[in-house]
Amino acid sequence: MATTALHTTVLDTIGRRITSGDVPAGTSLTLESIGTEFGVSRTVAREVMRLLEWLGLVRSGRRVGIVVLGADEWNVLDARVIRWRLEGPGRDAQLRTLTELRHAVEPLAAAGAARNASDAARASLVETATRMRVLGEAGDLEEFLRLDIRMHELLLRESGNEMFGALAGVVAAVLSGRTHLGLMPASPVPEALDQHEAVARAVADADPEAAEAAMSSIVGEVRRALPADT
Amino acid sequence: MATTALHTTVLDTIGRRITSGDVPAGTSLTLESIGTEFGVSRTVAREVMRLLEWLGLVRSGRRVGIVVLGADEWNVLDARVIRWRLEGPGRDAQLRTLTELRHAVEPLAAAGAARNASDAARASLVETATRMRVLGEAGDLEEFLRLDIRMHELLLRESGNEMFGALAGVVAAVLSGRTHLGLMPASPVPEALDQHEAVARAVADADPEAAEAAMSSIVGEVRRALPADT
DNA sequence: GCTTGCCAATGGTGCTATCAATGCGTCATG
DNA sequence: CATGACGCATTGATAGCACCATTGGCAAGC
Repeated sequence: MATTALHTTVLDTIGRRITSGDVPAGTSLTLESIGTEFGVSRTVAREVMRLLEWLGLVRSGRRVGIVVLGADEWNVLDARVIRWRLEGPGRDAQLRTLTELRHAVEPLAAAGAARNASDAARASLVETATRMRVLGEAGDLEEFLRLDIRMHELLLRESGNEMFGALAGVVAAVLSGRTHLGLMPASPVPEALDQHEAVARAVADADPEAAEAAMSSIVGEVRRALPADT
Repeated sequence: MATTALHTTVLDTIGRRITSGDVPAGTSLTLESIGTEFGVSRTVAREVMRLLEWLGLVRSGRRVGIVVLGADEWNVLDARVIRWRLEGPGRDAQLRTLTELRHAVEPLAAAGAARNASDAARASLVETATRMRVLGEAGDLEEFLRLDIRMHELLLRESGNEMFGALAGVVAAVLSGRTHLGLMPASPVPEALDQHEAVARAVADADPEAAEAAMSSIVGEVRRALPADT
């Protein structure tokens, strides 16, 4: 975002290569090769490597070059890494682990929102849920997704816990990945719409238990709908 | 870690300044000023700024310089940011939100570990729990902390979900912060020791429900022991 | 007085050149 | 065959340059 287009291009390309397994762990690169391949100076290549190093994808050392690290060293909670991995192979496993994370976090966040959300947020949640029903029944998946993301993000950010709020990007990536990878039914199941409305109502009524239960049921359903978790 | 000492020094100093509120949002810096203050070249200052930008602490723009961002833009889940904030004012609020996150994640992770942990890990958990009792009753807080971290880290990493594993650093930072900030009793309460043993046993017995319940009770107790959450 | 548009100062962006530091491979030597 | 010293490749760090987007002020016109 804030970083320039130049950096992001190189970063995304190399990041995708590594996370996809295209460039396996142990491979070693040099600043020179990156520079020539992308037509950038060593300065830019170096800064990109710094970022990748920070993301745990590579380690750089003198004389050794830049060596690619294994998946267990990656900063898997990073939104960029998640996006890359959702685009590559292994996206099913990725969706499973992320959904499990949602299962842990979102119910508590919903309960928090029921306690702490601003009046404006509560109203916005109710409105979003009703519009979701309309669009869902109309089968407008793209717009539905936008609202879905908005709703979950609102709940996380208004939960009163910034740590939950910080996961909004992750949840957005998952939701977006789910529809864009064709894992959504042509039109959302009625139960999901009911539950979203239930969450919104519970938050509006300042009823933490009901909000937690409804959200838990939403994520639980998503989890069951995923490919079998071997 | 992997980044050099030079970078880390500058990064830590500026990071602490910003997260502590010492340098308020809206302040603008220049590469020049940072370079001269720390006696580093503009290149290094630039790379540090790239990192800080990525962490959401600053945004850099042409002509504008580098402007400090507000707390709502920070990457609060980042281990570095967490460490900085635990050292500064507002550590109580920080501990509260982090504990709530633990409350969401750790019980599920324990259940996962009961399903997926390797035999070696199960054995190691049981051994760690028993040694924790010994050291806890002896009042060796420092060594107790080491084992405590080890146990929680094992559970998270063996949960079968790398997302939980990625939070091990966060949990370690919290545990470490809790004892080093003097929020621990001189010797751990017996209930905590019991519950840790209960988790270890449940994982060893491959009993997810028991593991989840015991872990939930551990974190729940920690939560109650915190300063009132206004 | 207020708006519109232009201009110059500012400070990050990206490049090149250069030297220092440092590990890895190699080769000579015992 | 083992061991140690040397050379070389490659990152780390600095300096200085050209470039240009942004901003704030200034001036002209309505």
